[in-house]
Amino acid sequence: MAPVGERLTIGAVSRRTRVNIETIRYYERVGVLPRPPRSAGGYRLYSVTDARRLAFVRRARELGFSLDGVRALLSLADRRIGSCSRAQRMGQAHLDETRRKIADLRRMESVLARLVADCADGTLPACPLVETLMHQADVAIS
Amino acid sequence: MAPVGERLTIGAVSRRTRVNIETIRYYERVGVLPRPPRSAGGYRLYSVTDARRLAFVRRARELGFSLDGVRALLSLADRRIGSCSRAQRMGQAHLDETRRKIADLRRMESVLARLVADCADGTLPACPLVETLMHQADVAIS
DNA sequence: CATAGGCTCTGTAGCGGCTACAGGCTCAAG
DNA sequence: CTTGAGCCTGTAGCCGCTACAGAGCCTATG
Repeated sequence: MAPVGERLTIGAVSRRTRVNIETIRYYERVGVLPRPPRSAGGYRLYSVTDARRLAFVRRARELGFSLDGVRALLSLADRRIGSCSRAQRMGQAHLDETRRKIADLRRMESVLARLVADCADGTLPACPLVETLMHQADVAIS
Repeated sequence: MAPVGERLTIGAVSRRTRVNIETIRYYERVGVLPRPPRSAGGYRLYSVTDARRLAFVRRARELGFSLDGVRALLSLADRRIGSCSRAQRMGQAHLDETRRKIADLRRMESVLARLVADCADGTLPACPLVETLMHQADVAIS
């Protein structure tokens, strides 16, 4: 059985969560993680709960939430009551944003694919990619 | 007929290209655009060619090329000889990168969509979005 | 007990790609 | 000549890290 109140150094937390040590300290600086207690020599000492919180942050970041979004989600997770509909709204907004990004990238993709294919064709007098960028009207987003 | 050697202020170029004035000056600072000649009072005076170059930059940026990529494309466009296969390689690499980003975003999208839908369901005891972030194994990219 | 060397500490600066000032100068219209 | 729009430089900020430098801590070995 694990000892009660197990304390982890920042390196141990980093290995557990696969979050860079520098990033962990950065999260503390910008208020995403609380300041942990310190050893006599000044080392940060994390609890397993802290490590879980960091894993939460990592997963939210992997889903593309901004650090502001992560902060908001964390505070919802803390005062758990009534949090679900708010979390849902945040998730939906982020989902919409993600879909917009996908749509933008797809427009870029199709233009690029055409240009590259035209280049590969090799029968045109000038480079289609360069020519398009030189002379064509707006080509993608906005 | 337009006068030979027409000179445009930075504001005129900005309106033509829909590139922010500050951004134009930034591009000059980082070597994406050449330093234009100046009026007696120190105003930048651009040629129509300069404006076209800037439009080129804008379109390449809209396609997602980095400023380094833009610099490379510009130099290919300048010494036009033999540029096409190089431009094509750059375009292909960027296309690959764009497709990777799309794939990443799609993974995020599907996870998010599921979480949000579970929230909307409303029959689960705890908030599925929060619970997933709290406890689940890795969820998306990397 | 000393030392090596791995870990951690703080603070600062850099990345990309802008954007936003402040505080001053120029230029064209009336 | 005055007004006011436009332009100038230089600096600092945004996000989310990442990468140092130069110091101190902690433990395993000889």
